[in-house]
Amino acid sequence: MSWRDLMCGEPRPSHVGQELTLSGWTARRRDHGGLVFVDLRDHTGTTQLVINPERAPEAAERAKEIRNEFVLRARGAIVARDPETVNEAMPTGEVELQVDEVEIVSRSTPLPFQLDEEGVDETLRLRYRWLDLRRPKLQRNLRLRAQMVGIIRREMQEAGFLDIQTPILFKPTPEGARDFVVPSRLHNGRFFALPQSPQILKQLTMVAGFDRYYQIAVCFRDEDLRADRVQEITQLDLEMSFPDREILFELIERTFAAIWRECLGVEIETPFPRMSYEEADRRFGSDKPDTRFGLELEDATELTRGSDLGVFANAEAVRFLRVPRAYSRPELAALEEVAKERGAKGLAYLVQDEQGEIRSPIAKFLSEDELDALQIAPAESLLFCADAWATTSTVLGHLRLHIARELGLVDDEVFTFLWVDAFPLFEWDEDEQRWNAVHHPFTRPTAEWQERFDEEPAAALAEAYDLIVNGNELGGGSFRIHEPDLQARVFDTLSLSAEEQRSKFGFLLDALAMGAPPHGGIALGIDRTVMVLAGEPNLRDVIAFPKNQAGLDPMSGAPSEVTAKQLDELGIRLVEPPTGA
RNA sequence: GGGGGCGUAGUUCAGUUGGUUAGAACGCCGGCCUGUCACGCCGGAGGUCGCGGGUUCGAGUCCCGUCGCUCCCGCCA
Repeated sequence: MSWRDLMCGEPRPSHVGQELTLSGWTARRRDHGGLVFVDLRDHTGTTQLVINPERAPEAAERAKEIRNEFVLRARGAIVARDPETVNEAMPTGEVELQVDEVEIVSRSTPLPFQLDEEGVDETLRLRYRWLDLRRPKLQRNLRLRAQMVGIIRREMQEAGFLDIQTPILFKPTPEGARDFVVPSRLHNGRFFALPQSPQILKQLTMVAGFDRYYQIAVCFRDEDLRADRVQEITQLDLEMSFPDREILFELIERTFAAIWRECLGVEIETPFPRMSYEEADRRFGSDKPDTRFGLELEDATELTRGSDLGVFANAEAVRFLRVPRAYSRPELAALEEVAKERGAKGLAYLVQDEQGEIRSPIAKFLSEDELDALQIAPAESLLFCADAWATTSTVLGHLRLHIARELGLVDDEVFTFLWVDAFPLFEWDEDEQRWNAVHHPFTRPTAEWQERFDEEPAAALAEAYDLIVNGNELGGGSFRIHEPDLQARVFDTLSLSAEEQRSKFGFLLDALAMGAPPHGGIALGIDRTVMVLAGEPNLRDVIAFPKNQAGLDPMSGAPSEVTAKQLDELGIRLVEPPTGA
């Protein structure tokens, strides 16, 4: 008999009478002593097998041995169920396979956890990932991911983008994230790094005349992990020569519209709205605002400039959230905790209850005019943060998200995409006492800043943009510097010495000096996008074989020790014996 | 590097004020059962209460330390 004539999710009344074979995993066995029922599962679904000892005595004998997750091959006839035994909860519930022969193809030891069990410890799940991945949710997530990558490749190809693979072993870049470092046997004492991004290489494909490049690229960053952050990420990396923002944005919008349409059956509106960094920060206290709801930040800095309340009068910024709810004192205390986690010194409030009564520790410091200007309504709370502007953004931006979730203002069925642009070019690094690139050092200043960005680094704007959906940053990009002298000036501003520029980026400067076309592009996180697409809060649940939060693989035990011989060949001596092995 | 939470059977959890032999469900093993679909019924096995120390007549429970996992802050050009 063949392995399978139908998938387990496929049998329907139209198949009744057909003799065929199904293969799959045992989701459940119900042994009635005589009759035995087996739910046979593959990724398409489940079909009930009925094994009747009168019809198939040999199969019935064998069926006693069947346990969960045994792999079976069953042959028989698809039959209609009696009306009273139809299972309406199953797509295949009107029929079943009346078994003539059953073969136990593979057995399973007792399972470390049941597949239908919720809340199983993640380490255990990762250790037995091959089992965990059989769960319908993870099957769906990874299939969604593959479907999405397929759509991306199709759209890229149709738009004339060329898939070019760039090396995994490349040059360490001490700026930015920590590198994963790879020793070299042929060149002891020298090291490769795994790429944090193919950024420079893709720019070189532009200099090489490839015009439109893309790659589904794996990128590595040796930083601490989070629920939404892993050390090896996959991104759609693309670049175009003679770039045009409208063409680029339109391509990305078309691609994402296709993904949402084909994967979720959801029509998303294009073009996506655009917003400057300044506006996003001012209205939402974030450079990746969730625009599914309002609850925007308001500014009372000028209003309270002459206030009797010192912290208000003297703060660089006084901003507040207007929440349509008269918060109680314990609720306000809880919100203050949230604010303090993000660096607020406290959370001042002004609450007006349903009767119009004002409750506030600061009201007595405010004049009638000041109170009137705030226009507080009944059953409303104003939550204030008075601090440096950046702190008020962080605090109120996070408080806004917290409150929106609490009050149920967030609609999970809605997807609001957004371009944020006009980012600052540089940011001041307090620790290092120098300027850092906000995006990366190859980002070009906007046209109006090209002449004088180095005179006023704090104010200079970048030709950069991020793609946001529902408050998640899917990725970002920029138009790059293609002029060697402009690139050198940016490096100068970043306090890179001439020698460092040469040793680290000499090859890039050389390339830019040999006929580099204007170019720009974008990098978008594949893992992040699947997360949003699948409504999945944990990045590890959209990755087939992820590491845990400590960056270890509970399944294989990686990273692991290497032999003394390997170390010897690499010219490496350990300072201390390995820990935790 | 820092903070929060968790750690009891294979799994998910309960475990009172510190008090007899640490329980339940699922899973596992054995038996019964011909229309179940989370099948049902009867019986059974299974525990270094993460680890170490302390307090106590007595510790799963209280204290100290430590390890692991997880969430967050830092970090992530």
